Formats: sequence, structure tokens, C-alpha cells
Amino acid sequence: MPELAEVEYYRKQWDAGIGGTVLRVQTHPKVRLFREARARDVVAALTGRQLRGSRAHGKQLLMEFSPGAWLALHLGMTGSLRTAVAGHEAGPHDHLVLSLERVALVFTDPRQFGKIRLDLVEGSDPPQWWRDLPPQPLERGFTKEAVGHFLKRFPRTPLKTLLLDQRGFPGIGNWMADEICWRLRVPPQRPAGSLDEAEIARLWREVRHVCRVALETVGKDWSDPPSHWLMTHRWRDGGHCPRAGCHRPLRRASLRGRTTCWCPHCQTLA
DNA sequence: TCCTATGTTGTATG
DNA sequence: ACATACAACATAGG
Repeated sequence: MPELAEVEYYRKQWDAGIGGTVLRVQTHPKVRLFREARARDVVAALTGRQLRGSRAHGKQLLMEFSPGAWLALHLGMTGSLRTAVAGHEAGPHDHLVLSLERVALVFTDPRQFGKIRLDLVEGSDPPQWWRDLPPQPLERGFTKEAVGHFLKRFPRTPLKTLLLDQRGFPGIGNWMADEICWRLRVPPQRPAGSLDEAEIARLWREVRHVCRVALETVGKDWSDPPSHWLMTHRWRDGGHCPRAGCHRPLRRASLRGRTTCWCPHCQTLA
């Protein structure tokens, strides 16, 4: 499920454990989720450590434990974070459970497309790979120029597909990419290299707008984005374009392997 | 039974 | 080396 705003919502779920000490770590060591960090290393590294805080970057999460232990989580397609009562016993898809004094922090992921990574570093800075991540849409480094450059680097890739590329648009996922194309009135199939300067400027604005509003709704309290957004109409066949004065049927098709929804009437800028 | 699912990644091809 | 395209990963639900 998770894209930018859902990831941010899940991140905050574990805030309930900040300041607590990890008394017990439960894992499912054999599962795919531990393909990068061995479960026993995670257990050894986190037991007895204190949760200091967390940060998010796009779809990535980084939990800081003192001293110098950083637990990176990616939620994949079906991952989620929640809290449970202290003493919670791991269920079938609870692949990581950190039991603190007053609460248990649970990472659940049925499909296991998510990822767990552990970094033990000197000093108080996050690991280098985290500092090297590309600028997020709401950060200063995310400029019109950077967007234009990225589009020209992959000129034949459909715009919607390129919006899913985390190297250029960290945090954007399937529904946000469709939302952005819809707001731009550009068909999702349009080659990224065909956008002119004015369209790139509008794209930059819409990317940031969708991120900002998603964080203020879904990311804040899991509330729905505005009902006039495409997002709330795109899931099933038979949806209609929410744009005032349109309300024509939406179309759904697979684009580069991802379900894509658009309004053939509104999204005609070629 | 078959199809779909809000994500990445390895691999093949040009 | 780089851009492009797709299968694979594992599980649940309609």
C-alpha cells in the first residue's frame, strides 16, 4: 500500500516508543524480509538499545537507536507499522516486533516486498547512503531544473512511469503518479522527453502540490484526500472523472506493468 | 480457478 | 556505459 503519505503515517505510529528501551526482539528469521540484514544481527544490535527517533525519505524509513544503530525499513507493497500492547506475540506476518517497556512496535508485511537494513555507525549522523538520497519534492534541492534534466535523461519513458522512478521523484507511487498526470491534463503515456519548459514548470508545481496535500490528509491521520481528486475515483472500473464539468468515464489500462487510470477527455495535451 | 494488488530489482536487449 | 522493458518476488482477496 504505502507511498509517501502512508509511509509518513506509519512512521509516526512508532513514535509511541521514543525514549523506550528494547527489551525483546522477535523476528521470523527465514523469511525474505531478512535477505539484506540477518535477523540475528538485528536482534543483537537492537536489544537493550533506546529508540531515539525516526525520519522518512520518500518511501524509506530510518529508525535511530542509541548509540549508533540505524534500522532502515522499506514497506514494499503491503508493509505497515503499528503499535501493540507490551508483551505482544508476533503473528504470522509480524516479521519484526520490538517490545519496549510500555509498548510493542510491530512491522507487518504479508508479501515481504519490503526490506530491513541495519547500519552500525560511529558518531551521531545517519549512515552515508541515507545522506546521499536524492532531494524530495518538498525539499529545496528539488528544482524545476532538476525535474527537467531528469525528464530529458529518459526521454522515451512514459511520464507516468518516470514519475514512479524513486531516483527522480522519491515518494511518488502509483496513485500519486496518476493524480499528477490528471492534474497536468497530460496522458500518462506521453513520452517524458516531449514536455516543454512550461509543462515542466507545471509538473514541478503539481508534484509538490500532490505531495503536500497527501501529507496533510493521509499522512496526518489517514483521512481521505479531497473528494475532487482522481485518487478517490480510480480504483475500480466504472469510475468517473471528478473534474467539474466533465464526469465522463475514466479509463484503466496497464502501463509498463502498473495499473493506470486517466480521463481520456481531460488528459489530451500532447 | 483466475485475476488483481498503492513496489522494487535482476536481467536481457538494444 | 546507458536507456528501456519485463518477469520475478509472496500472499491475500475478489
